[in-house]
Amino acid sequence: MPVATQLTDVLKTLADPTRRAVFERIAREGEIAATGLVQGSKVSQPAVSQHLRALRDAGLVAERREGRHIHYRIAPKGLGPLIDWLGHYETFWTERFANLERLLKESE
Amino acid sequence: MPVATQLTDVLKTLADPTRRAVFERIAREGEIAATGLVQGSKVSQPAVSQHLRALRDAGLVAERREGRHIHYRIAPKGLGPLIDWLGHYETFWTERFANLERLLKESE
DNA sequence: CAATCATATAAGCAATTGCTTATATATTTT
DNA sequence: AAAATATATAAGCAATTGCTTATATGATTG
Repeated sequence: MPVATQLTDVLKTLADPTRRAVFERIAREGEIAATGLVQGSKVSQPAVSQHLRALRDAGLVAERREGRHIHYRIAPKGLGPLIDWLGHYETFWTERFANLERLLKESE
Repeated sequence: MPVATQLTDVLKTLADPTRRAVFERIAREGEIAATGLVQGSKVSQPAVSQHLRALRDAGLVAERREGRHIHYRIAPKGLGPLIDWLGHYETFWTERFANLERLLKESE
């Protein structure tokens, strides 16, 4: 998949506040099953399921099946295209701005 | 405006490939008038104008009028909400990942 | 196997988006 | 002031999005 397409997918996926809230909650919890995410959510179970699919398709979360539960966790590499892209604009910020692109590669 | 709303606006604005291409072109050129952006664009003048409005509303570009031309340039601070938000996930990458949030504030 | 629990998919719908063509508003030039 | 140039706005439209309810699939339990 082209890099620009991946970036578009990541941006589109995170742009929706409800979906981003799901992502943030997974990040806070470390690992959480879909059921847990539905509880305390403003939207229905299918809506959460659809958001999880979008997050997975964008490479932003990974899942681990345990019996009938599916536990979700953040997939840090999914943010890669975004970090890379922002890296192109780091000079707009400051010379002391870390080279995100390099750090990303080192952390693999 | 709430922080989450600003972030949503920035993400939504950058998520569209055509609009992001406009942003990237402005960044490459340093400063460029709307006319210049329309030339070599796949979309019409009104479409470019609408994208420029969206970018301005999101705080991602600034403009400078010179006669009947309006010159656009990147507004680095517009990326702030995105940098801040990503900063919350830096620990997912590496401890050596720079503290983007702090650097952002220092660069003001 | 039947009932239950967890998650996913289908279908439909209102709202939003990004584009187009047509037209309006500035600003400059002649 | 009239014509030309640069940009913005209006209106309309097809495509996409995010949600809902209803139903299907998967996995466990009794």
